Amino acid sequence: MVVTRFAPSPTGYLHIGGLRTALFSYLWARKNGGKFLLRIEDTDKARNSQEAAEAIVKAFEWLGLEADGEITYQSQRDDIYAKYIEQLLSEGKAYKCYMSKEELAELRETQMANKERTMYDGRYRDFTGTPPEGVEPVIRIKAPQSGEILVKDGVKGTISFQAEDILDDFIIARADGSPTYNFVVAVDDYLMGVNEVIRGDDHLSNTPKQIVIYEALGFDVPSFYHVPMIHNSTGKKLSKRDGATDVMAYKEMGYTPQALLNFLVRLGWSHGDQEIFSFEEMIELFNPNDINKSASIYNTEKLDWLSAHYIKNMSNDALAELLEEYGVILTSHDKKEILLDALKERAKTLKELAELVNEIVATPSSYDEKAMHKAFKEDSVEILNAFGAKLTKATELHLPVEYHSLMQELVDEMDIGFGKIGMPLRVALLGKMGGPNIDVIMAVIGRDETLLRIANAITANA
RNA sequence: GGCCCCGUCGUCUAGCGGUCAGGAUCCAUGGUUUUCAUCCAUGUUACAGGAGUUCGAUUCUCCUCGGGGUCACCA
Repeated sequence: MVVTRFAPSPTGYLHIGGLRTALFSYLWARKNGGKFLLRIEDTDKARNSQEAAEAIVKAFEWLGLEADGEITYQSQRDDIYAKYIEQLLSEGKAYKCYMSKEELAELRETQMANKERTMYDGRYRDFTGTPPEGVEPVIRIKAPQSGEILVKDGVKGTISFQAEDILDDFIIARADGSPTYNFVVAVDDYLMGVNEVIRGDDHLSNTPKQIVIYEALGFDVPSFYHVPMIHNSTGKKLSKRDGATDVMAYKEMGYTPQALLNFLVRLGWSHGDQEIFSFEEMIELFNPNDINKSASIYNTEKLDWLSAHYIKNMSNDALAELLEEYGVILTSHDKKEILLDALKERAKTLKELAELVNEIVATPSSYDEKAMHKAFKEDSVEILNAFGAKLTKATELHLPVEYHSLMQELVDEMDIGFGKIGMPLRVALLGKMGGPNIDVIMAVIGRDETLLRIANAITANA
């Protein structure tokens, strides 16, 4: 069984990068009928917050990514870690180091002065004497001092590290007894049954250390997939300005989970030339072996296109329901179908769609000067009045076609071009140029409102 | 700086020794449209550089350059 996990540290909200690795992990587990686990890495009491952990769970809910089983909180597992530390100690695979922080800093400085690699010198590795007074020891693991450590990675291939290049006897438990990151990751992944680790490639250089721990503990080493980073437009790490915003901000901006997920799944992963993936297709087709090796740049052009695509292809009922989040209540509007059919092709986001709806539903309070100037010619008022008269007399006025034929009648009778009535009428109705077909607008707002807007525009023009 | 990873259109990517280097997005132009948008069509733009290996390299190897990651009693 494939067991994957997402293991954020709750120091902030969930951002796009984290979400993507979570999505990959989720997809891979689901595809294999396995499990997708969530673990909150909250061992750093100073920097973590409960709110952040809750925010992450909330974001998952919005996106429809559901984790299996209970959420694991590392902060509640101290005794478990202590047990394994103890085990390594008694097996002689780890030892207490009484070097003080000051001594460590000093060592580091001399190494730097000599242009040597900064590393612990192993002075307590085989220490048997009397420990110095007043120093709470840290626990260090006996790491291999030579040899090759192989990381078999499903996206990068096999990577070889030389122990002497990268390893020293690193700390697995601090002076206060709390375990460090690399240690708890290995222990938890093993205990949770995680056998396929999908994570950012910023963890690649941690992996040899974790392998050392797995092996010391006698645990099976999981498979690794290190997915490349997402960079901003300058090729640097994502910052709040570019992509590292809270995932929930995308909801506010009017993106649907579907669009966001489709966007992210194609960032670093591909399945031939396919661009559009339903959630089901993602699950069916995703394979971490197809993840790209190189970093990608965060750019929302595709997101916008995807978002527009999904909005265009969504049912009006579904749209009306989603629109409520953005303050537009259309669910029982009798012209909902006509309105949304006309509008959903011109919105990139739900938020935009909501604005578009409001623009039509609300009586214009002002008129774009340029549009007014361009649309209103000397005969416009006369034409508008004539149209108003037709409107008043008409018996059946419900559908756009009915309004349209009224306009057609008018231009035929007055022997004028369509633009003669279309332009000023459009400005009267919306206060500006652009927007959906005039007949659609009139059908949606109805005869009385149309008459009102025509009268308003004539007054404003005078 | 040490170690590690990466390098195909502006961007997301396909490619897995022989392709006019494909798709998408963006942009531009044209068409459809009473406007705008949609939609359709067309077009511009890429294998970082240099050595090898090979009959033949975008593809394999090495070097250079460039970018990134990581080197904590953070995660």
